[in-house]
Amino acid sequence: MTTDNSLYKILLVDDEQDILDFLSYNLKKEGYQVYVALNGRDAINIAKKEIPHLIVLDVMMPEMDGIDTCREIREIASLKEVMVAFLSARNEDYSQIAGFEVGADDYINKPIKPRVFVSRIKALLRRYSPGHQQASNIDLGGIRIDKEKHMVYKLDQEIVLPKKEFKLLSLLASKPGKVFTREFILEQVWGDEVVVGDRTIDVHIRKLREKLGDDFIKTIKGIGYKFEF
Amino acid sequence: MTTDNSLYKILLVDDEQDILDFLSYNLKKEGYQVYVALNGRDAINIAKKEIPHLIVLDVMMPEMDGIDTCREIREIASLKEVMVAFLSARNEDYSQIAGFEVGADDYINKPIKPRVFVSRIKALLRRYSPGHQQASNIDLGGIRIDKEKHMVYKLDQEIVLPKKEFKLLSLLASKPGKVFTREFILEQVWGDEVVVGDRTIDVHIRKLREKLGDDFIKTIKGIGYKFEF
DNA sequence: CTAGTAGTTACCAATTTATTAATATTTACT
DNA sequence: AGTAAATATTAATAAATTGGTAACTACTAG
Repeated sequence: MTTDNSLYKILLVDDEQDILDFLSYNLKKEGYQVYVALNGRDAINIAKKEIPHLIVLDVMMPEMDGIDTCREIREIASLKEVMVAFLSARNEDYSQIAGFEVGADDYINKPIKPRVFVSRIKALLRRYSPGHQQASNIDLGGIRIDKEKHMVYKLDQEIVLPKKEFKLLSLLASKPGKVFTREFILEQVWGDEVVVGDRTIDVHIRKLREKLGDDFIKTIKGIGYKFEF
Repeated sequence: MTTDNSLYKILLVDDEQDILDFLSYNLKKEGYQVYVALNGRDAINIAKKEIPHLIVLDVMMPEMDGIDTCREIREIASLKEVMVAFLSARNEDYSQIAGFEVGADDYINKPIKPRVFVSRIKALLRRYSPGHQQASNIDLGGIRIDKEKHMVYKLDQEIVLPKKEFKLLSLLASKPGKVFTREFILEQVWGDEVVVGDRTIDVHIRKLREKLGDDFIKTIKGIGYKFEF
């Protein structure tokens, strides 16, 4: 085994104890840390406490269904980044659409075959594992960005950047010279969900310029920003 | 429906059948011709045969990932002009670093919302329609226009142009020799909504001539202007 | 010549971005 | 869990740039 599955926490949510036992058994066999909940309410409480890497939600549950549960999960800040996969009976087209609408990362159909289920879970969690992605660092005129270490170096001097600033710089530096529109920046760095004002970008740009020097990020008025060296 | 979506072929590539089904369903509902592939190898074969207008590639795929697939696609002559959009999971920050380098046209984040996804696809394909706007650069006698970098070069000398001037120059240079009527210029550069006086064009032309030299833009009295070298 | 069209200049208005400080939110730590 | 520190966002204002117009001049075709 190349990756240590015990690093990952998975929360299973289904109103049928049998299903929970079955899925839980298969995942534990692979070494994952498994939590279970019989309803949405419990699920949310456990999730808030454990911050699992992945939550597997049955769509069809009494009282609070999977969709509602997911919606609520997405509103909890600490769970924004958690992956959610839905379980549903085959071909419930509608629920599928509603599921993605609410921010689902995957959709698994019942009946579940253990082999398929486990490999799907693996695929989802692979997105977390840092080793999988080749450490694509950027190295340009005096500035080096090490994505894996989440570090920026300017002439051997280490610069620590907060999350958003790092993300913004990474984006701009991903194609030096290319002008990124404000719209595109918002979408890529902040995401569709969050709506932030236009000045927010400016302030972050300013902070970057403060730390890197004024010459790296250029403003193209009316269009956006670009990284240059 | 104003445009006939059935004119467009879209190839979807993802290793997860459910995602394919889901995306496919939503695009077909809009009338597009949809092809799907479960891996990069198949994708390339289908692409070679069908020459789709747009290829949507999941970044994270076993064996051959989206980046590699795109790189290979870009090396096939008949697929050089095809648009490529990447799909990436929430947490894979900036595989973009590699994505733009291999020539991505867009970058769509998972989780996917159908509404957003479809409108994004539409926006991408819209770029195709008007004469298939040659991606970015125009290169002519001593003047080079790089749309992506929003830059103009005259004999290696960089010239920075404001938005409107850049737009105007781009238009004129898009077909050297062709005379653009004032009416047409207004429509393209300023849009239907805004009404501006007649002198406005002149002033902008003047500013361009000031920066580029007087020899590039010629006046055709009573008609309009043309770019020549 | 002369009427219509384009060029020029200077100036003002509108738009866009920068900056700073205040506020909110998240994170880290005890 | 509670709190301090760090980070993110907004708001308000300043600064800079850009866009547009007016008024005038210069051309050019008939």
